[in-house]
Amino acid sequence: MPFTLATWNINSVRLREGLVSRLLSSELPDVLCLQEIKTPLDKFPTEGFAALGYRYMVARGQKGYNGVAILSKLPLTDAGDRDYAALGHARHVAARLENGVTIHNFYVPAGGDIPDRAQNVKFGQKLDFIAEMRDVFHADRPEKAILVGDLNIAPREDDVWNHKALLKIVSHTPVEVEHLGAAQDAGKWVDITRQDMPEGRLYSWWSYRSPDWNAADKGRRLDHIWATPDISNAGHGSRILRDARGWEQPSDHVPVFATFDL
DNA sequence: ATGGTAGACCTTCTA
Repeated sequence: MPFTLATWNINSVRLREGLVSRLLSSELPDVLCLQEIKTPLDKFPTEGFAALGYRYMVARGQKGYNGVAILSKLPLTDAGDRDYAALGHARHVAARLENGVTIHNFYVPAGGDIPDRAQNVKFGQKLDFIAEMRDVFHADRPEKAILVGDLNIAPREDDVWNHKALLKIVSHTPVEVEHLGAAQDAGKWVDITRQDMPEGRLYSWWSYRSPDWNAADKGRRLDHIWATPDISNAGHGSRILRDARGWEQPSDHVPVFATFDL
């Protein structure tokens, strides 16, 4: 049974409940993974999404910051979470579908502005978070798994608007790309978006600070969909909903989609 | 090299 999955950093699910409903109504993904819900779960707007058929949710929330949720039309069970880098933040949650597939939803720390852990503790925390992902994948050897989320790293030259200009900008520095690559290798994760669209520039985020985001098009691909090799061949139909960046009062990220025939 | 915008929340932190 094929299912379509989407991932979206929503930057406050309470402020943008209407945008999430618009996406669910128009695109009909079976599963939607959200990051930066920025709310405790007792204030999460579950009723509106349930009315659209998304009756299942596995989530972790906190007040004001971070928070991840997996909304689904298909039955889900909670598969736990991990406090990566011991930050005490709600940045990871996992859920299991009835077909045995495990979905990991990640919100990797942005890492601050200065790409040096001696001057910027947030950058060190970001590297530590990703190093722990590597260690966990090495120990656990994930199978039948999908990993999605805002990984806050654009790994390839064609994942950013200007590779050379961004080499010292957090999200595209060589040390971050190296860390993310080690985590990906440790779990043998296949980048499904690039499996489907191997050529050309792809972006999922455009800064709020850049005026005229569409014409300037200074984007980065920070949001990812990965799968383990045992199911990677089932992945297809990837796309990035660039239009969502132009919706009224948008998130700075747009939804990324993939379908799995499983 | 700098500053630019957005969201949550209690005045500043985070992105």
